[in-house]
Amino acid sequence: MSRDNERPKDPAQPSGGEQLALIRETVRKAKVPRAKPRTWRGAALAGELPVARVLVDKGPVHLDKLWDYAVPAEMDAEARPGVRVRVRFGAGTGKVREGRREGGGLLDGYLIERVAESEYRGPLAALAQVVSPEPVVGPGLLALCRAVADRYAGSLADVLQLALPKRNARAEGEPSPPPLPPPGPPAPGSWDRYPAGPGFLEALARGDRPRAVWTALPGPHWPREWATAVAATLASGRGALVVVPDGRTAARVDAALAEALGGPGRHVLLTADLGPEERYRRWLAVSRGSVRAVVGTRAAMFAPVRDLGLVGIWDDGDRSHSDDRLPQPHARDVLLLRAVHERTGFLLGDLGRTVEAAQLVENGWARPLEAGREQVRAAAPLIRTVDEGEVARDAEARAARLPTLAWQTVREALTRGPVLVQVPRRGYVPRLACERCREPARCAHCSGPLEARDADHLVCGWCGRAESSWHCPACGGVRLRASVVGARRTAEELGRAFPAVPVRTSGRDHVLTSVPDRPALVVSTPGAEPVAEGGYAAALLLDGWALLGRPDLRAGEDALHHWLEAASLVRGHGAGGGDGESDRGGTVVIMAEPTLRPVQALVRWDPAGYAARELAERSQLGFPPISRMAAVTGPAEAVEELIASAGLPGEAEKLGPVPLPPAPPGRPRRPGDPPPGEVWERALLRVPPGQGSALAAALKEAKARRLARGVKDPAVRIDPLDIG
DNA sequence: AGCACGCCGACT
DNA sequence: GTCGGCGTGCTC
Repeated sequence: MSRDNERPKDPAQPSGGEQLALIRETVRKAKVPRAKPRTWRGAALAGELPVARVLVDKGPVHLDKLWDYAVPAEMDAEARPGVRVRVRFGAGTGKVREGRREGGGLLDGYLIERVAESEYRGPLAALAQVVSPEPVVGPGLLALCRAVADRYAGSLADVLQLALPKRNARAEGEPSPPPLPPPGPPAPGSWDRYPAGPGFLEALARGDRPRAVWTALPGPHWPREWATAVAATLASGRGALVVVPDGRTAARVDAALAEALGGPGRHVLLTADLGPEERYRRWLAVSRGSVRAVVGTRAAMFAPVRDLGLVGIWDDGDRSHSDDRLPQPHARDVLLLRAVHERTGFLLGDLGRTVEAAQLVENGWARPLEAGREQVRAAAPLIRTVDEGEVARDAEARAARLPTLAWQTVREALTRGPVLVQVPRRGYVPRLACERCREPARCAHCSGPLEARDADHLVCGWCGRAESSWHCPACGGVRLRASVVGARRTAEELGRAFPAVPVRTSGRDHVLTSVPDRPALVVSTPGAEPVAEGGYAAALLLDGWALLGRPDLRAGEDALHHWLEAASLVRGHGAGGGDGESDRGGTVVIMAEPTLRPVQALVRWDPAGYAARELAERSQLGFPPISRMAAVTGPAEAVEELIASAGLPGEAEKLGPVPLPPAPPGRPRRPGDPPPGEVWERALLRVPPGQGSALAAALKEAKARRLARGVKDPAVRIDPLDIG
C-alpha cells in the first residue's frame, strides 16, 4: 500500500492523515504483506481519539468483547461515548468488488469509549452510522451491567438489552423538563412506629447510606412510608429508586410519592404498560438528570438515576422480580450490586421476610428495621386456625363445607364490612409429603424434592436417584400423600350460602384494585387481593395445602407471604394502636395444620423469626441461598460438555443431570425450556458458601470459550428459582 | 450467525 | 485435474 492511496480530503483535519498512517503502521507490524482495501478507504478520520470501541448488541458474537472501529471525521462530534451506533460486522471476510467490500450486515451497537489507538492488528472498519447523539450507556450503567453479567454468567450485551428501553425518535427529540430543586426533609410520619425509622430517614436526608431490611407493619401505610424514604433521600440532593413487583403496587407508591413530593415533576413511574414511547420519554428524563426519583417494576432496576442515594425493593420474594430473559437477573441482587457500586443506601421492604433478606441481616450487611411487639399486635388482625379436617356441627356451616369457626367468623364479619376469601390458584402441582407430619419428602442423597415418577417409584427431581425406602426423617412415617384441595368450590359454595351479600372475584385475569367499605365476599387468588377501603372485617385463607404443597423450595416462605399479604388488608386487632378508627378489630381464619411452621409464624405474626429458622435449616441442607447453585440446561451432550470444560471450583458438586419435564403447554417458552419435540436435560451445580462468584465465573468463561458448533448452547442460570 | 478457507474423496 | 463435502476459524 502506497502513500498515494491516502488522500485526506479535509484540510481542517490534518491529524486524520496521521491516524491513518498510524493504523497502517499497525497493519504492517502484523505481517500483513499488503493492507486489504477497507471501508474507510480515503475517508478522513476524527482528529482526536479516532478509534471507537463498540459493543455489538445482536448477532452471534456477543461476547463481552468490544470491537474497534474507525471514527470518520464527519461523525466525530456525535460519536460520543454511550451513543447507539450501527456497524458493519463480518465484512472483513467478504468478497472485494469494485474496490469495496461487500457483505457483513449492519448491526446495532453501543459506542462504549473513544480511544487514541486500537490494540487490533488489522485495518479498522469505519462506524457506519451514529443512530442518535443521545448517550444512553453511561459509565455507571456500564459498570452495573458488567457486574450483573458476571454475577449471572451472562453476557454484557444481554444485560444491556434488559437495561435499556427501546429507542423512540419522537420522545428523544423532545427536551426533558428542567429539574426541580430538592424538597425539604420530610416528617417521619408513620415511620415513627418503628424505633429505628426516624433515624433511618435522618441518615438518608443528611447524605448517609444506611442499609436496612424493613419488616413492614400490616395495614395501608407502607406506600406512604416508601414515599417518605424517597423524599428524605431527595432532600439530601441525591436520587432514589424503588422497585416493586407489579404495576398495581407501583401505581400505589407513585400516588404516595406525588403526595409526599408535592405533585409531579420530581419523580416518575416506570412500568411496562406505559407503552414504548412514554416509557422511553420517562427513561430519558431520568437519564438526563431531569428527574431523580423512580418507582417502577423490575426493568426500572437499571434506571440510570443520577447520583443515586437510595435503592429500594418491595416484596423481594415475589417471582416477578426475576426477569424471564437470560441471564434472569433478580431485582434484589441487581439493587444490592448498585448499592455497593454506587455507594447508596439500601432498603428492602416486605410484610414478611425472605431467606435472602434474613441472610443480609444475619451477616450484618443490613440492619433490621422492625416495629416492637405491641405495635405489631395493634396493627395485625387476630389470627385463628381451624383444622381442615374439622367437620362443622351446624347444618349451615356443613352446607358451605366450612368448619364452624370459619362459618361464624364470616357471618359475623359480614355485618361490619367486606370479607376476603383467599383461594388457591389452579395449576399448583402438589408435592409429596409425609402423611403423618406433612414434612416434604426429600432425597436422602442431595435433599432434592422427591417426585412420583409412576404409581410406586420415587425419583429425586434434582439428582435423579431412585428412592425405594423412603421414611420421614422428622417423624419416622413411611407413607406419603399428595395434597389435594378443592377450595375454589368451597368459596363458590360460600357465596351461595350468603345470597344477600354480593360476591366479587379477583384473579389473574381480572384483578380488582380496591373494594368499597361495604359487606361483600371478595374471593381472590394469592397476589390479586384488592385493597378494602376501610380494611376487611375478616379474611378466610382456604389455600393452605395448595400453597404449602407446591414443589418448590420456597413453598413455606411463599405461603406465609401470601397469608401475610391477605391478612395485612384486614383491620388491625388492637384498638388505638396505629389508626384504630374501626369499631372492632378484624379476624383471619386460616384452614391449616396449626403446628406447621409457616402457620405458626402467621399466628404469631413473626416473619423474621420464621425466615431466620428457615435460613438456618437451608444452610444445613445445602440449599440456596447459603450454598449457591447454577442450572445448566440443554441437549444432554451439550450440558455434559459445558460442565466438563468449565474449571469449576474444587468443591463444586454436580447433581443430575435429569431429563427436563416438558414445559407446560400454553405458557410461553422461557430460557431453559426445551424447544418443542426436543429432549433436554438439566444438571445442577452446587457450591459451598463463598464460592458463588467463582462458580459463575467458571461457567461464563466456559461458555465464552466454547463457540457454538452445531450443537445448541446450553442455558446457564445462576440461583434458579424453579428447581423444586 | 454467516462466510471463506482448506484438506479430503469421486467425478467430467 | 477440479468440484464440493463440511470441519475450523474469523469477523474490528
